[in-house]
Amino acid sequence: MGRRPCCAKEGLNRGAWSSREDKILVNYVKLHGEGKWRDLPQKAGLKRCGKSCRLRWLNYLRPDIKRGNISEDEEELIIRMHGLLGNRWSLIAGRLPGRTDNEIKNYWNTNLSKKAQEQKSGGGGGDNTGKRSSNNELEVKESNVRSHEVIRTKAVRCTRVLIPLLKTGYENNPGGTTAVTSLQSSPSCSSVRPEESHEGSGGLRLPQSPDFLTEFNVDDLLLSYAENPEIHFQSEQDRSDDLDIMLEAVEDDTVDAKGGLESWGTDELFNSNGCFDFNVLSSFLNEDNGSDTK
DNA sequence: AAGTCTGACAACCGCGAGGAG
DNA sequence: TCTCCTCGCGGTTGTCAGACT
Repeated sequence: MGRRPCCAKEGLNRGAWSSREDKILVNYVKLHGEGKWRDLPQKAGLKRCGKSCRLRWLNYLRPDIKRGNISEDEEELIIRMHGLLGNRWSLIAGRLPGRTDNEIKNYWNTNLSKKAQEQKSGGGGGDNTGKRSSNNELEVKESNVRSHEVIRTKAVRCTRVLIPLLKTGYENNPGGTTAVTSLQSSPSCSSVRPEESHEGSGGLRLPQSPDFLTEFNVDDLLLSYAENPEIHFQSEQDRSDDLDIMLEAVEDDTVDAKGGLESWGTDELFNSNGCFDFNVLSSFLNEDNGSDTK
């Protein structure tokens, strides 16, 4: 059976949106909320495909959209994330508040990919009329990024892994809470319910309930790590090795194939200081890799 | 001044994942 | 369990403005 077209193409407006259409869409979404995009055009009185409405809203009309110049910090983060994740624009965008995947994708394609290409070919020379920082500045930044390029043409989804928090994990920690340093800047990590969390100077802390089933997202873990590359590792080599292992595991979907980290308890995942131990996790992935890869 | 080229970004398209029935 | 539908994603194309010849 063929795919049903997302909408009848006849009689629909295409191309650039008029301000009147924008206003209608904004008003409708304000009134009824997002979702039900297929029905939206008809109900709102727009001669547009639902998909087009969704895209227009998400990429342009949302109130929290940040438009205009991408800062150097943002650029640096994009480069680093792209090095880790490849063309997974939505994930990268998730780390840049107010930025859309489309915007980042465009920015990469028009500005950064070229620079990265030059970097790769060892050139870097020539007179690149980048509108922002100079080439040299970018070179310095990119030299801090892993040289291991992971560019995928198609995104590989990372599944969530469930890590049951065993009672012993709490008992081992007299403070009653367990620091998870490497997750501290992971806004989308669902391991802590806001009402149960205890934010302290040591970073994000897990809830007190021993029965709480926490959910780690491998992507979040990676991204948090990418944002805090200095944590937990004695040397740059350690850091680089472990990250390679982690990335390989995610790429191979071995985390998923093995049923994730479901069998793990906090006593194994956290070190003696109660900190989340990335080394332990990566060694798990390493074992997994050895037995399960292609 | 007119034509062409190029860069930037908005919009479109097809596909796959996941959920509902 | 299966089918169908919706949504979200990433790749690609279209359009426009500014630079260049």
